[in-house]
Amino acid sequence: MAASRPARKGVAIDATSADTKTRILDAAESLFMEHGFEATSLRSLTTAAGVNLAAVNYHFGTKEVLFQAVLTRRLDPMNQERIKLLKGVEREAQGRALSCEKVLFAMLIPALKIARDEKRGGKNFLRLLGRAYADPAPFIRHFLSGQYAEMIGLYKEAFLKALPHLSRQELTWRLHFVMGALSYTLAGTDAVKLFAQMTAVEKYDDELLLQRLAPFLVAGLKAPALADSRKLELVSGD
Amino acid sequence: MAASRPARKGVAIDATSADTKTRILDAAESLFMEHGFEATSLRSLTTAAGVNLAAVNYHFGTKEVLFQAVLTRRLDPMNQERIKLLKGVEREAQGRALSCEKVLFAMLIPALKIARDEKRGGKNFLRLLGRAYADPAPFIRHFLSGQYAEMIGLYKEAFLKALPHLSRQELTWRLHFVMGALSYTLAGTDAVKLFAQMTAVEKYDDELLLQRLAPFLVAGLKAPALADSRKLELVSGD
DNA sequence: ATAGAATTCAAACGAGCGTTTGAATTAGGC
DNA sequence: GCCTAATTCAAACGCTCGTTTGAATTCTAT
Repeated sequence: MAASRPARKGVAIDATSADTKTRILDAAESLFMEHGFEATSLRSLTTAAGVNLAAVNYHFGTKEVLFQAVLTRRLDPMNQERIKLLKGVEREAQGRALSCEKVLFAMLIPALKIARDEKRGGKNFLRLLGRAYADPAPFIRHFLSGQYAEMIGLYKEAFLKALPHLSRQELTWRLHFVMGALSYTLAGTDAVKLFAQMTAVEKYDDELLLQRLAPFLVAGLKAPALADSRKLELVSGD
Repeated sequence: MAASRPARKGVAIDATSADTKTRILDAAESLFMEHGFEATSLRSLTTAAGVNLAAVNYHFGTKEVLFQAVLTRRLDPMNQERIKLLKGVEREAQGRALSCEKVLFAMLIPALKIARDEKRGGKNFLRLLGRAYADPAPFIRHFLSGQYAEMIGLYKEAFLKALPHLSRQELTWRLHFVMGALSYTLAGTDAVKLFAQMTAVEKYDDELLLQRLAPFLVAGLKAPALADSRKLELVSGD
């Protein structure tokens, strides 16, 4: 069991090791995104980062902790900004009902800002995040739940007020769909060509992407609730 | 290099080995779903299936081929049924414009039927499929592209006619969002509690799930197209 | 300058992986 | 009943994995 984050005597913070740690985090962000968690070996990772193999265990303890650190570095500020933005919009409305668009945009804007800012991970990080959403590993799922709990709670309340025709249960499902479309879309790389010719026609552009996604999601959220008595007849015969 | 699918003399087809192959496929479907491709070892898989370790390589050649076989077994019939259903709806319309709902339901119904039918993989398979959509492994992405090419092409044309206000490009994006919400939702297990209290309130029910998803997707698909000249102002300042 | 802590490094550890092998076993056509 | 091909099996191969170790090195406070 190595000391997982040894602190210097009394110095600022990690003058020399900061470089090593950052190099590891950067390489990890890129490789985890490209190959996933299991398929990325610490040997290829440390080679790409230009550090010694043992550096990961020295600075982070285990590979799993490293993965969480990669996510935390970007995700925590992003979710904090989402919360701040939502509170700003709510203050601005002064009790009046918020529009669904306003709430949704408060959620999307921090993601968009990250996509634009290479220094904060850029598209790479968002794609990694999209992958993480769908990863079956329990430690990833637990971690994400924790990271999102506060933000999701606040947004659920806000959407509930903006979409009074939806029950709490209906809204929960719709937010699930929203996160699905968002994460799947963010996870897409140029290699994803299930729907061909797209990448040929227009360059992959995360800003344009979110601008196309937003109207789709707003319309979906605003759709009338499914009345329990009049269920959709999906299957005629069996 | 083992013979990857040796045929008996002239006998029906794989009288004895069919059992072994099926047991492997069933165990693989369940384990790949639960842990993902990389994290599932052939040793745990063959133990769960009650067959010898070497049986996978004997019957399938490699682990990757086994994974593809797991998907093909269910996916190929499902997509064939989707195509059949779409053609039926189109014949029924006799040239009249199809509604967006009709096209979407033709796409969802075969998935719903599988979810209901444990003998065809049931919910397990759909969740595995949802995971596979988000897997970064190139051999999985290539395989899925191939499996979906024909079906996606036909549905894109159908949606294009049902949604004349959308350009081909816009539609491509929206189908992307649809697949995202669908696969993410299908991949969800009870362990997924990003949005808590859901599983507590209502039992996980794939039929109800698709009935909630459909209105959301229909509304999203029907949403007005984004006019290029009047882009959404997502970010005010930077 | 020096003591002591923090960090880097090369090397190794034990475990688990996918796959291969060759003998033992089973089943079907004659 | 025998021959042959298909299948099962236990064992091993070679490799890569995440992690640990202990010595060498670098840095910093005194």
